[in-house]
Amino acid sequence: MAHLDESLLTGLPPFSRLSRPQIREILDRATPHRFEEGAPVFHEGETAERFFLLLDGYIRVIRTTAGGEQVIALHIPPGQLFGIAPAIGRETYPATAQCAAESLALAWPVRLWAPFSADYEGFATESYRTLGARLGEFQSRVTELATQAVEQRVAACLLRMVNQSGRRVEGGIEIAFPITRANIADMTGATLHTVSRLLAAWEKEGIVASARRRVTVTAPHRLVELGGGAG
Amino acid sequence: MAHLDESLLTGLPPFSRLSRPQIREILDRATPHRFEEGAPVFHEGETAERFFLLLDGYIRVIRTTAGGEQVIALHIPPGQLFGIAPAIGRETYPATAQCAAESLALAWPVRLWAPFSADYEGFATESYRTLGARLGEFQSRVTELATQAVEQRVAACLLRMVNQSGRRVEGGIEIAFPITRANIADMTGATLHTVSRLLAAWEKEGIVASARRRVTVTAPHRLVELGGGAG
DNA sequence: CGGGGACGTTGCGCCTGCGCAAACTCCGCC
DNA sequence: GGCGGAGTTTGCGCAGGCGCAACGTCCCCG
Repeated sequence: MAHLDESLLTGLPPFSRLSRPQIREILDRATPHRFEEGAPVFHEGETAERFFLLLDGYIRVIRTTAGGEQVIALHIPPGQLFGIAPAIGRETYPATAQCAAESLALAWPVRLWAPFSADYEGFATESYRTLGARLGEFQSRVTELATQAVEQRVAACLLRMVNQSGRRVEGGIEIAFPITRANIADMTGATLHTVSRLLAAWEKEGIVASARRRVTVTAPHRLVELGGGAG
Repeated sequence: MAHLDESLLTGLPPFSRLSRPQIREILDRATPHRFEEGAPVFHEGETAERFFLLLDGYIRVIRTTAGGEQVIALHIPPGQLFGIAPAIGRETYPATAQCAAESLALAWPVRLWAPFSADYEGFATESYRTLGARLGEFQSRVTELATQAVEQRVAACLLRMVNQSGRRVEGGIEIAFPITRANIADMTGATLHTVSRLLAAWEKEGIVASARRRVTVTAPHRLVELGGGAG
């Protein structure tokens, strides 16, 4: 197995207060995994055997309804823990995780969660902070879905992704992972047709620029005006 | 100040593994509060100075949008902690808490959160389990709001409240706190008009029975059939 | 016991955005 | 270089449910 370099974890919030030897210990117990775009990491309802840290790439967290429709719950950017069922006293994963782009993650068996929390200063605190942020995001999305029109929801959705996973490029900020109209529809509870029309209209107005599976926001403030109260 | 009886906390999940003297310690540091129906406990954005345990009554957790509309995020039944911003590393409350019925709560200063977690076995675990349950509920609601029609959402909403806060009465299960059509509308992202029409129709079919601010579900299975995949 | 306010009901018209269908474009692979 | 599939665009028609408004009813409080 490859020897993992300590610099991988240094500076990441859950590990930022740890000493080098502590990070070494943690890395020595980790199993690295590489996933292709579209590959599932785990499925909703499965027994949670591992928790993960995303080193590179993007994870899409998905829930599937009884009717077969799917909803994208959130996207996880590099540096965050995911699949942290043990943190909330669950024994199964509450949703499906799938790679939005080719990804690299470290995995640990769930039984290490308790010792990690106990032994490593800041690990638990930061994990719960992440959890809190996700809770807040869901709350915002519930609010949006309940009160706002489709156009505003799509605007808010783009803003959220740009804020969380934006990459500066010339002419604007690009969402750093491949994303289709259908994906945006799954996030906002709209149809891909409506999303397509909205993006086309915004492109005409110079607010966004989009290519196949790529979206760049060129005038974020315009989206904010449209009612997208950032996430 | 009234002397609080230890039986108040015995058996509640966060305290179930504690000894009598430990419960005594915890109670001695608590401040009891009584709230009228409709009274606010804290407001969104306020600095979180206390966390609470609801002994009796019901709390409505509300978010208000920029446009002045409000959305009911969740209802908290007796026995649960709330206002637990410190648990997720927040310094302000993420939403407003208001009493859905006359309520009785204990409060502790947030600085006690860390020592409680460290000193009292099971306190942290159970709190995070509660948090996990709420996260899961939000996730379900996002899914519902994104994929289901108004009728199904209202059905799911009623089922959820009946499951979490139902009280057996003759002829069915009653939601244990006062609830108006407008409240249900705020939870489901519908208008009170639509909710009123739906309830009237269901009442004709014998699925629910409703009076002023009271809703009783008489045929839960019919609601499930309507597409309310319980929460 | 009477008044006022909160809560609930109902009707009607309109608009947003979904459903469906068909065609187009681009990318990757053979 | 050609083929196939994924992703995207566009048009058209329809309907669910919102917006508005007015009325009805019950409860609480003085």
